[in-house]
Amino acid sequence: MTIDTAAQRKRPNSRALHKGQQTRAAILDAALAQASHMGLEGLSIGALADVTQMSKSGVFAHFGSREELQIAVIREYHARFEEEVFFPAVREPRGLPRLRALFDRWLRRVSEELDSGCIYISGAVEFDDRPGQVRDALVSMVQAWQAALEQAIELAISSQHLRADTDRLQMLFEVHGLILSVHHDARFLRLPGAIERARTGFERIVSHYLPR
Amino acid sequence: MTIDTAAQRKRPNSRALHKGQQTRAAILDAALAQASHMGLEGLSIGALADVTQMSKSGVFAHFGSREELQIAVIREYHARFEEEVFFPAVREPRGLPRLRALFDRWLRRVSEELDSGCIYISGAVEFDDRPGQVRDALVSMVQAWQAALEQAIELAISSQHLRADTDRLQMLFEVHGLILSVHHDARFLRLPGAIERARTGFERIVSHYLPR
DNA sequence: GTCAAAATAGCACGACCGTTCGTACCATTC
DNA sequence: GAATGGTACGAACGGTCGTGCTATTTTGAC
Repeated sequence: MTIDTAAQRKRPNSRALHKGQQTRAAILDAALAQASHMGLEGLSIGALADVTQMSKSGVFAHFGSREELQIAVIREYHARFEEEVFFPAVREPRGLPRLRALFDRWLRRVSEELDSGCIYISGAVEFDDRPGQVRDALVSMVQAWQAALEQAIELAISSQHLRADTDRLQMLFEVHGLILSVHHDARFLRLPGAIERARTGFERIVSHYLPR
Repeated sequence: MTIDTAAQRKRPNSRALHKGQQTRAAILDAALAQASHMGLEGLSIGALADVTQMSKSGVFAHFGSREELQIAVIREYHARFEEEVFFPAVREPRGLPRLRALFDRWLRRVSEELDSGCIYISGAVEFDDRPGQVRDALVSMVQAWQAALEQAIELAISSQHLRADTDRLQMLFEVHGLILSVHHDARFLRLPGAIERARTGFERIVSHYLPR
């Protein structure tokens, strides 16, 4: 993980945020909200201009192209995901506590923020068949997150919280399935109790890999 | 399950398929292919006209609106899903064999047909936030499928293939997660071995609910 | 072969899309 | 006060979209 988006935006010696970067951030904020509802393909510069009370060309100038805007949104989402899920969780002691924290925050992010669907999940479906830079950016972000999870599992194994013969990728696969299932049931079907089911499933998976 | 799409297309006493219904079927076929690639929102009457070598208005006339076209596609997908997944599986003996067959065919459908992504899954993401008739149709189809699965689990319980205290919805939730995870890993990340992992996960879930 | 009905084409519309371009405003610096 | 560079605007372009009309062609029953 850890990328360069939000930090070191431009000149290092310009202390305050220049005007342009302020509005860029505001646009990005609105874009993130829009993409959460309509998907990355639903991003529209015109609609963004309405929300931010700017002209279309004013919005456009900040990104240079729609594709760049989409990529900027992905990067921004990644930064926030790190901030809300990854960084707080890695402060937990390594091993099972950290793994639990990662899952718990991930679960919250996907389910509780009703107004904001997960861009990783919607993006994965939108761009599974559509090559291009947007897809590439999306893939690399998701891979980074999965690698982080895999490493957390690895640490839980080496800390002897999980069995030595634990299949890390298999465990990751199943846990990821729980998250996707929550997203599906809670957001699409509007079924209650999805979060609770995900927690139950997680505990069942963990218990399967617990040392004997 | 079981709906009215393909059967009883129009007048009951007109034996052969009229010309219009033939071309309607051809359009629907192309539409299904297009929706599998680009999603239901990616359906475009113009593009459909190109593929079928018709005029836009010619295509349009068969459905009356884009929304109706999308709904027709959903119904057609449902019919095929029934044909390829549900009906063959219910010929298996009730209980675990039937449940296994359902999962197996479902898994194949989602993963092996590389050219044709699952419209239920992509549709769920596209329309989780977008109210309307398309969403309603999609929800009711998915609910029908989930109800069928739930009933298969129920039968496995009453056949004493699974424990009496098996939480049907919990099992369904977890199994569904495996399918979604396959769709994600195989189609989006292009990871190998996803199908195998889904099978492994399924066996573990089943074994958890096996009678002692 | 005739004829009504069904099926399809042709054309135009208004709306929205991303994008380009010239220009005006407004700090800051010289 | 003049010059400069970042920022945003407004108008317009070419394109695609779904949709509504009106012809024209094709079909199928008699």
